[in-house]
Amino acid sequence: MTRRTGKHATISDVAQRAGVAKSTASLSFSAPERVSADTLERVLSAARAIGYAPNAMAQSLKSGRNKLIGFMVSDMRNPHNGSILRAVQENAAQQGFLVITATSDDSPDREREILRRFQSMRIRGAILTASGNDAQYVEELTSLPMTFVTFDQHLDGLACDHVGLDNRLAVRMLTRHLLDLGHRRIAHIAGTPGLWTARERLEGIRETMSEAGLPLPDDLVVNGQFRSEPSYAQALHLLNRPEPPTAIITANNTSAHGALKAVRALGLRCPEDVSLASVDNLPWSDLIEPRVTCTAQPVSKMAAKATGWLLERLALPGADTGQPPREAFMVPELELGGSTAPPRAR
Amino acid sequence: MTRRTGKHATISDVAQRAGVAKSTASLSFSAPERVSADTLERVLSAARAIGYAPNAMAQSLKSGRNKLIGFMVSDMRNPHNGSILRAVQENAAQQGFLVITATSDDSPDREREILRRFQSMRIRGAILTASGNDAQYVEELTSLPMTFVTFDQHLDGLACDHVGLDNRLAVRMLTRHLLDLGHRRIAHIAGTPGLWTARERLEGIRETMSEAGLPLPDDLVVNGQFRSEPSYAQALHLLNRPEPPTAIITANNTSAHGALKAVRALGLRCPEDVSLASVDNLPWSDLIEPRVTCTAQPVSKMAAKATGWLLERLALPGADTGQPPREAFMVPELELGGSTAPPRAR
DNA sequence: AGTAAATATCGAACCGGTTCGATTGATTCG
DNA sequence: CGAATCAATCGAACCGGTTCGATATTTACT
Repeated sequence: MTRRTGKHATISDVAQRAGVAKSTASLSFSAPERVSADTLERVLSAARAIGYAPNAMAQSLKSGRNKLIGFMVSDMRNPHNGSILRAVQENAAQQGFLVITATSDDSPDREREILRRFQSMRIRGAILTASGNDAQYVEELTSLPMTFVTFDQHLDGLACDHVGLDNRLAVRMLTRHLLDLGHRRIAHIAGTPGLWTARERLEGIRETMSEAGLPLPDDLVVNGQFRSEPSYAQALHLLNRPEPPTAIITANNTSAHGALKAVRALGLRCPEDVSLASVDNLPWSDLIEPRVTCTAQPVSKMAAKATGWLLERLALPGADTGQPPREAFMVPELELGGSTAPPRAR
Repeated sequence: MTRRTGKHATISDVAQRAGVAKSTASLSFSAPERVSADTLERVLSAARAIGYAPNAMAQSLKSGRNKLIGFMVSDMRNPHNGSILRAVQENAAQQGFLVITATSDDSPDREREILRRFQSMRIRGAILTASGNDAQYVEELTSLPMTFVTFDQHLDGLACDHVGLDNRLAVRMLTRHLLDLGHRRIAHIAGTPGLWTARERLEGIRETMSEAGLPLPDDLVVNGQFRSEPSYAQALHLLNRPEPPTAIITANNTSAHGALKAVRALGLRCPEDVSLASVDNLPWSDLIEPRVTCTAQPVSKMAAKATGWLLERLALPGADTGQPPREAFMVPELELGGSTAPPRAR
């Protein structure tokens, strides 16, 4: 009867029960080959009998390293992030790591607080989707004794690995697709200014338009803040113009959500009245009519790479120094939906 | 210049810099009133100067308790769980706790492995959406020196707090709604057999039908496993019957997803040909035509209650014993959508 | 047989905090 | 003035592991 009284068995308990010194008991787990077969057997069965599980905090205290990684993200409700987290957890688990997650809700203060806690917990590495981007923010991160891998949001000036989408390529695919269909007046509901992905996606569109000899007028670029409500409002404005765009590219899935709602609210039809294309999949997009043309991210692969890189660095003796920062800009997949079609003849 | 060399400042560093014993430095943080104003000032400024953050693992080792809670869930991709996690994190953070998340993917083996790691990490409490339900499973959980709060899935025989939906009420609302519309032949795409929510939801429907003097024939109850693909397949079967149901109630949002896809795949219209109602919201349901009538869970409130109860128990001196288990069955909200209408006259 | 090398085990120190009893110096009071 | 009280600080032990040098026992070799 392995009855528990709330207390945990310690290695001393195991040692005592097996009649050996605690150092020997310790060796039995960490280097079984250094212990006689007989002793090993006694220790292991003693451990089993009292339900011994090593105290990871004690181990970490001694070794200075633990099996925890941090995962900080701005919004856990976006299923995109749920998918990432899932893949991160899976890859971490394979190497015996647990994942501490935290949501910043886009608040730099909260983010600071979270990082402070991470530091206290002696988390040596974290994957983060940053919500800031100024020099001071980067400076703060640099000063922390922690190895980061940035995900999605690249941080200029931070010497750490980065895994993200090839954002320019993603919007280029969307833009080219719309241009090929015959669109000339394309609007963009952009992401939060200052954030890297927002900038890259905007620039990618501008680039592609420019190569085609077309302008991307300033008044057709609006700020949807990567959120649904602002994007809804901005889409309303765009579509109510005397000369509305014939197509809209949204910066991410929540923006697309807002834009599509606006199209419907105005009684317009998509794609007949306006085409819609977006970076990122919409959750359960196969039920949404029309299905929105988008560039999908290889989320699992990206999360696996980010986790792999992070754990690789954590395994190195001299922390993360030595190896230069690596960058992976993954190739998105264009998923054509019914939301894009040639513009209506005027 | 607070330059970091990768190493962490310790309380001894602080003490040395402030010219006091490390016990005094410790007191300065834990009981500032027991230290002279002058000393306090010196210690605090020394701490600030070298960027001291207490080593939580050392603190935990000594005190036997840490500021971590576990959160184990079967699938992190369902945004429903993302919302829960977000709320749990927020409530935990308010009391200085971090959340370790893990995904079981419905595998009992993985779940066991996760709990083992939790135990090693000396996590004293966890919120869990269990994926098992047999006696052995419950026995295993009971034997762990950990306080649980079950979420969604109630576990019979496990003496712990539970927060979940009033499942019977939820399906009663849906069933009554359909009955009031005139439906008589109602099918149910049920959840994984053995799971509590699946059973409760099924029984709730049976109950309500029975009160109305109507049968719920066995062949109209199928197993959708709480997943989209099986639900899709089962819905196809149901609707291809010679005498198809005029309405379907699905056990959760992913099931509704599959069912709605099936309706479309068959070229049927919802609600004209068949009505659809579901427990749980569909993500971005406002874009899905027709909007599925459902019972929405007060997710934030539920997560807040679960976290509150857990932390409350963890704060008690004698672990969780003493207070009897509590149960909260929250009242869902019926959200009417376009997916339900009176049955077509035959 | 005698010594060297290999094997198995042990004891003690250490990781970075907290806590408690002891010590010191200042203050109060009979 | 000397004893008792109190405030401030200190040193040492402890939490549960790991690790390393020391010790005891066995095996190998000349």
